[in-house]
Amino acid sequence: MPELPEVETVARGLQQSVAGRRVLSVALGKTDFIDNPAKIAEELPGRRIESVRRYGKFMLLRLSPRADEPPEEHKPALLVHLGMTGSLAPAPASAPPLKHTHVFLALDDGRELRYADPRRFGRIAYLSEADEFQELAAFGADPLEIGAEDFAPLVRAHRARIKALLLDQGVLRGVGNIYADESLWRAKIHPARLGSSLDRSQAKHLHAALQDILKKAILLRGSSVASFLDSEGRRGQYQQHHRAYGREGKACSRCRTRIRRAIIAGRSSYYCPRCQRAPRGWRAVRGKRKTF
DNA sequence: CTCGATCCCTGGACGC
DNA sequence: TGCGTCCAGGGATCGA
Repeated sequence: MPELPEVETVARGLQQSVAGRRVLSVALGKTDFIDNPAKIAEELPGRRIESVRRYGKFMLLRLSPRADEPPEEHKPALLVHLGMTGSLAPAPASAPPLKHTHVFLALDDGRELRYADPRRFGRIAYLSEADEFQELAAFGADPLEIGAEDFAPLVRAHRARIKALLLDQGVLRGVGNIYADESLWRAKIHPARLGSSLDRSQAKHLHAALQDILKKAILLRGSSVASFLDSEGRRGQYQQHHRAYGREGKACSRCRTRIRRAIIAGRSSYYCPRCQRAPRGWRAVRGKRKTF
């Protein structure tokens, strides 16, 4: 499940492997996850992919102006969200595509940039500069860029559960379920705590934990749970460092208490019931399934 | 403002 | 071997 570190890994890989290439043609399969498929097919051919950058859990492929457009004014972008199961990677045009490949961008070097997504929870959109400005404005701070001095007041300003805040892309862009749980475990904060209930020191700890964990995960090319592979088809390694996520019933590596799972903010949340003290009055709605 | 519920979608795990 | 069911969860949406 691609979150910030996984998307960063893919974006860096594509920056190396496809930046500078020109798109020759577009072929589409199922398009129900594409904003305006006809526009993609019409606008992309002839444009060069100038760069590939991450924005939250999105990738932005910066596109060159076409020959008939004024060079300075027109810098559109292809927005790509991998959803839960998306992958974006180049392949030789002759290679058999993965199942569920729905977008083929023929490149000027004989390869294709292909988007595959079995569940089609992803999203692809062609954005003019104005569209892009509007789209991106809806998102919160990048968790790696925000400083502790801004992070603490930000989370303390909301009454929502801290887990919900971390997952809210309008507050912070790029954090998903895995890294939210891992950060909360590291900072010893229960996921059901309200943001406004954290004191400055706890908020500061959470900020440090979040940044450390995201940076380490990027170094290890993300977490491969389910089927995440980067743009070179490699698995990430950070899943080997998970302390909470996916570890229901296993010993907390700090205190040996069994990690618990509960549904918080609508998501499976893993935490240590001893290290991460539940807020007063909170009663775990235990996740069903497997007693383990 | 914040919440939970529901939907989207397919593959994989699991129980029988 | 197969079949049904549950579950994964990012995001949109809707009603409470």
